[in-house]
Amino acid sequence: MSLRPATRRITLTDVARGCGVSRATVSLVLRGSPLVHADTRARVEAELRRQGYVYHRGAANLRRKVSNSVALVINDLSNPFFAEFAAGVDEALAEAGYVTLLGSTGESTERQRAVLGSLLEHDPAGIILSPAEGSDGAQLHAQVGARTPVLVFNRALSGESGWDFLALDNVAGARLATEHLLERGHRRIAFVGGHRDSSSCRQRREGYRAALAAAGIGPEPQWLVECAPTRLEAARAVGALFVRDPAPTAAVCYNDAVALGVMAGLAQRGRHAGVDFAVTGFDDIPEASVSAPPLTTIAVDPRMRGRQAAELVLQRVHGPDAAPRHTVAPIRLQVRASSDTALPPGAIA
Amino acid sequence: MSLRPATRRITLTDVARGCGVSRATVSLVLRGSPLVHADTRARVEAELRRQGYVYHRGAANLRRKVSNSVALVINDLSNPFFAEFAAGVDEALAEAGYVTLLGSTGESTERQRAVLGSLLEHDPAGIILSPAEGSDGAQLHAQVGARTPVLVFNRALSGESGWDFLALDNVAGARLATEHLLERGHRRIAFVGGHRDSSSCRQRREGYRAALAAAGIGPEPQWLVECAPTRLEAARAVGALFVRDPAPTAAVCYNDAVALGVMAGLAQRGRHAGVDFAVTGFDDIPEASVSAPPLTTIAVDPRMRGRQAAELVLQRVHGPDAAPRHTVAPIRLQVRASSDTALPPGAIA
DNA sequence: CTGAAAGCGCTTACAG
DNA sequence: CTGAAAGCGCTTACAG
Repeated sequence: MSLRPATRRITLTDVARGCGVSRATVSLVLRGSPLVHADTRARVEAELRRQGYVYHRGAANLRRKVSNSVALVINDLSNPFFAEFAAGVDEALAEAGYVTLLGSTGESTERQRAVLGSLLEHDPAGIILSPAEGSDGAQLHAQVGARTPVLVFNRALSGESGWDFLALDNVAGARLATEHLLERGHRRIAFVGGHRDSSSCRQRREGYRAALAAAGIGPEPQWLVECAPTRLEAARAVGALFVRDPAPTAAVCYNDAVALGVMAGLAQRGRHAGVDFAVTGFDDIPEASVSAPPLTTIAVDPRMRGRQAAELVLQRVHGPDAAPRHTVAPIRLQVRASSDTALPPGAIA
Repeated sequence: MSLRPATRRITLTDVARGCGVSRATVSLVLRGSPLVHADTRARVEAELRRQGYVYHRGAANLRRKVSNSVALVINDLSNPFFAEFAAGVDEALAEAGYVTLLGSTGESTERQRAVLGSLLEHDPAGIILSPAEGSDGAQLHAQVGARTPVLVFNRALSGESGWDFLALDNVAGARLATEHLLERGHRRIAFVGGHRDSSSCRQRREGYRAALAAAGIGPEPQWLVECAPTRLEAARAVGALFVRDPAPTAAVCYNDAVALGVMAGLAQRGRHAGVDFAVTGFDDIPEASVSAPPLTTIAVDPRMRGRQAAELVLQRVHGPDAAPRHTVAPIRLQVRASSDTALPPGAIA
């Protein structure tokens, strides 16, 4: 807690006294009321500047029983995807006159609980929650209560929370990526990365399977490779693709980190994405456009998702109560060199 | 502003009434005072839980004239370096019982002004400011005033602000990188990237010159290549290194983005970093460890810098007034393959 | 058009 | 050990 009373804060009372009006009048000037005479207004405004008055929004909010903050709880700020998302949220909230209370949880449900508790004490008008892995919807709902609207982003909560949800279209994204590889002539396509029990992994696998099924292909068990969604784990997992002949000629990856790891793992085996193996990612992180080779991926535009999340939660803040809404954000395929293949047609089929 | 009064907020008064004590007693229980009888405490705590009471820290802070928030103003949250920094700040602030008010400026001094104004109204105990390019120290100081301690991070403000400053050790970093190349046998070493008038570029060039000077080398003018600190511009600038014979055999780059661009530019000319040319970067962005080849660079550990920034600003918040402090964060050389060279000794000397 | 008064949710001397 | 009262900085009916 701040001590440092050093120099006393300038308040409405100081300003009122300084130009011989009541606090009420100064307050009306601050809030731009048309009730105040132009001359009075000018005098007050001069005095506000002269004394260097700073509005105390906390006090005003307390009196008015409103809040102009929104809590943003992020599972992994060091992931560029969520950092961009946070930037978009903050941008849109600022435009709407709200301030962002940040909390990062580092994927720990314990820290999430602590962070939420602390942020709730600051009376946020709403909460944007990108949940830590393994978050329990019922527990979170009990903690937050019914007074504060929550928008869940990206990851479905286990159990029921009754909150709005902004999801990426995981199914459509993985389907697009798989269809793209099928169009390039690939028939043996792996799906690499993610944890089977995470909702986003399940959905992406579902899109992958759907695209294969539409092409009359049933995936071989060894085409489904599970691993943590990190570069390092993915690079290690590449070996699993080549244990049996015929091996896959392409891989749909859970996300860009996995795809980059897969490309590195391929290189260690003398293979090259975009040349003798095709790879796609998911997210379109900044790095995807400049990797070697550049990565074909599913672009989700995290900054726009952030803006969208801000708008959705503010609608709830201002709007009427209604049934929870499930919004699916658009995605698009970004084609780059990693899915090029220079194999002779025979080699692929 | 939030409307949505829906369900009334539970206050101290409700809890006090609910268990037949005064508000003062409930307040004492909340703050863990030893004055309250154990039985009373138990009764009050049960009632707090029963009613689902949520502490209103804003009201408490108003009354106590303290603040438990710190404003974090970031120039570019979509840069992983700053995102990591923000994560570190938030982590350390949360541990210290503070909440982070986030503002991102997107490198716009106008937005920075607006963002700061809005955050100041929330009475932050301190401010951590990673300034937008071209920020004017005097203007910022006038806006913030003397009541709120500010820690400036990463980029010196033009003019004088009288604020604490946490800087990366640019001079030492560039010196380390240059010495590393000298040890590898290189004598003709370029410095690529950055704008001459930016303070960080000046400092990095200074470290580069110092290392060369200590080895008895005066850099040729054409070894100093200026360009925007982006991958694309750096790739374009590579040609300038080879206009005259003998050309440099190595380059110290302004940052990792430049270094990655230089490596791409070299590849376009049939040269290869780590094989027939040595390259170093600065920052150790996540990509540096997985580029082809992996990049030798100066690691600055942005998350630790964030923690450090949080500690510095909290010291100011709690501590006595004192002269502004200039802290230089440690850096370290991270050696990877991009600075390997397989040239025969003759080719280098 | 302006001012006196009450009150937002909390804390903290001060009595008892 | 507990309660009544004042006050943090603001806003908003309500009189005038």
